[in-house]
Amino acid sequence: MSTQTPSIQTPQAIRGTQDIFGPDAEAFAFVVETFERVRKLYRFRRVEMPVFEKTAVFSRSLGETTDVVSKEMYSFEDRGGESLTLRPEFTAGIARAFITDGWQQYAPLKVATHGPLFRYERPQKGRYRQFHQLDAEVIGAAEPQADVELLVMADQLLKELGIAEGVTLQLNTLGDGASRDAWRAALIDYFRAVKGDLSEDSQDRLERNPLRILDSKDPRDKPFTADAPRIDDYLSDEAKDFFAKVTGGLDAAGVTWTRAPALVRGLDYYRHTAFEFVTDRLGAQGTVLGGGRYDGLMEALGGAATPAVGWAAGIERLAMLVGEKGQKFDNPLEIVIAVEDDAALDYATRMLAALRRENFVADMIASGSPRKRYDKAVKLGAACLLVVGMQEGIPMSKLRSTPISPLGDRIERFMDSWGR
RNA sequence: GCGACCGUAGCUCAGCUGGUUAGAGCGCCGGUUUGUGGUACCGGAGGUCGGGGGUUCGAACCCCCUCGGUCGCCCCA
Repeated sequence: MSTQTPSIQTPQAIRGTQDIFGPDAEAFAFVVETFERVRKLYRFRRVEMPVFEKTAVFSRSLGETTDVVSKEMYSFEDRGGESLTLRPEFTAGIARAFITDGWQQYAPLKVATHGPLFRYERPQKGRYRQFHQLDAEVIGAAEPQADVELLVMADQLLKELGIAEGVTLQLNTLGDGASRDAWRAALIDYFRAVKGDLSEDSQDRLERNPLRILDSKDPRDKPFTADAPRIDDYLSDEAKDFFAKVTGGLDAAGVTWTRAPALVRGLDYYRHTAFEFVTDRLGAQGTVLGGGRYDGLMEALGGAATPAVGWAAGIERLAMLVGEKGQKFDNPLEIVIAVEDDAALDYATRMLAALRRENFVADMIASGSPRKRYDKAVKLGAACLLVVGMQEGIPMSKLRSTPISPLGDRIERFMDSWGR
């Protein structure tokens, strides 16, 4: 079988990339197809975005100090000396397009897309360097109804994928800019007082990203996180009202949710609503879909202030949950032709083409030892087996098994028109 | 970036305290049988034991480095 040239060594795949095949590939396709179907129900318009952008698109919108920008981006110079970056997320590029392509005229604009993203991270379960996401955004809508619509769509997507069980919607609000800043300051004061007793990670977070201390997994931090200042005490009346309308809308639409006061977003541009659909079935990578409102992003990119909400979902993680359900995606072989004599090959080829033109899922076995072709054909597990051979110098086909209708009827009709 | 475990045939794995030419099942290829819903038997191809270096009379096995995988931490979908 393998006659490799010893002097040439095959390059290996890049770490953290995947060659998706078989049931995994089918589950992946199922996730994308379901997303496409649901997105149309909600009238989200499909967009295709470039895989790379000028580096500034991401560094300005995500924040220079975030881990994603400072150490996880695939950035490089092109031949003109321009710094480019493979997209680590969708939102920044879509925001850029909204500004540079005049999409303001369509506001409020509902868009959806999906495709590969790149992050230089250590691969682990459900995390890759080239990974794939579904993405949905509503741009130019300040109303909480936009948040609600996005969440209801996400909820329906998970249900139609058949994986909603065991997945919970965790919901929080970060308040408006002023609320968020006040809360953040209070958290810093509170944790600074006990800094020495916090984990090393959290001591570090205190300066960089104090909100993150709240969902620290380190047991040393737990005693302090419980009594930490809560966002609710810092929300403006407007922010409270906004959040109440979001939760009210979810209740009206029949979407169950859980308040998660410690849920924060990693990226700087988030305001108000933050949410994650979380499962306990994927180990450490439990977030299956996440997002929130990012009213501050457009200005960070030099555009007019524009409210927006969005979410993204990891296709690999969704596909893993789908795969766990044991769903079968292979399209079953309806008819297989076993060619037991090479003299009848053209006859069989003509027949196979005719079958496929009649929309049969068909295949043919015509290689290897003629005597073993029948067994090979049987092993393919087709509903129907057709043996082709020579009889007195004339190619002949014999139907070896006829399945029950309606497939059997279709095959019978085909055989009659073929002339048996 | 940090930590733990793991890399033997296409796949799943065995290989004793380091000891001749590294094995099995499945799969693949061929032959015989059977002559019709996955038969049985026989034979065959296929392995730089992830890669490199070291220790040793001798390394798949011990040590170091490296590449990859898996699962955590960080971060994040």
